[in-house]
Amino acid sequence: MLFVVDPHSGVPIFRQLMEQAKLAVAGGRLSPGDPLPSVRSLALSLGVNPMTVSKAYNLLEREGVLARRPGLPLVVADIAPDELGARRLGELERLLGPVADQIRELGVDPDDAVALLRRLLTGTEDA
Amino acid sequence: MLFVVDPHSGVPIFRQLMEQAKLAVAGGRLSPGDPLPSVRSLALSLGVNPMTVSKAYNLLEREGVLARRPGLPLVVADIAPDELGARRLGELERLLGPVADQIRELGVDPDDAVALLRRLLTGTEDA
DNA sequence: TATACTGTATAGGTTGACTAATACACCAAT
DNA sequence: ATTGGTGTATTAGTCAACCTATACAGTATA
Repeated sequence: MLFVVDPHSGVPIFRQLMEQAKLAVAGGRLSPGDPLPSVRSLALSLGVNPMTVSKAYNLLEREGVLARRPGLPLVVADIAPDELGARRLGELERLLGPVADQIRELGVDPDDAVALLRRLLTGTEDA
Repeated sequence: MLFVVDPHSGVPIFRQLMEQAKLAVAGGRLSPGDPLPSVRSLALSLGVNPMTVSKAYNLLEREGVLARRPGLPLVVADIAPDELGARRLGELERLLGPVADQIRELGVDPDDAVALLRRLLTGTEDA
């Protein structure tokens, strides 16, 4: 199953779906042209309302991640390879932006924060 | 005037107050032992409800920024800089852990991610 | 004790984000 | 044209965050 949601996580369901779709595309688990699960089937398997899935799909289409074909399933948008790299960087920035804000708010030394991230990414894998 | 709030900024008033108090402490404009404006006087000068100020003060006390003395004004907490730094690093690790997982999921080069975080932390700030 | 400060517990009102229910428009295939 | 599939506009309901009003508890000082 490509999508998993937790209704009690505090994160809106449609955002969880958008997040997972973006990561799947950026990470290569979904390629341009691949069809997505239909609104109804995905809603049924996740136990949520079809409109919630539709909202996520619609926003992803506006962001250029998905392509719409009226009356047919949505597919992953056709993206040039260089743009994929740029998109990956953009995704990374979207991840790190809010984190950087919080780090600044914490008043932590930037060098310490950067060193910690490097340790987490290259060092031992922790829970 | 140490505190200024904008009710229309979208940022909750009590968070604006917390932010400014933390920055004042970190920046040395408030030192350990210094008293804060009373809940009522600050609320009056800002045109907000006293409970809103009290909420900010209360949260700051829980975070260890302020110290409570029943019946008397709150003062800036007396905390060893080392302890404060350690506590912040702990919070930072909880913050960066899940982010590191997602970065790995993206398949981004760790060096790129680390470099981006450094740029975000040392570069320009946002509105 | 009276008074005038300090902060706060409790409850209610307002607002906005999120989700859901219904009915609809579109396309393909029979 | 009918059936079964796609996504969606509209409307209504739910829920949590935020701010506020009121009344209260503790402490210092005269």
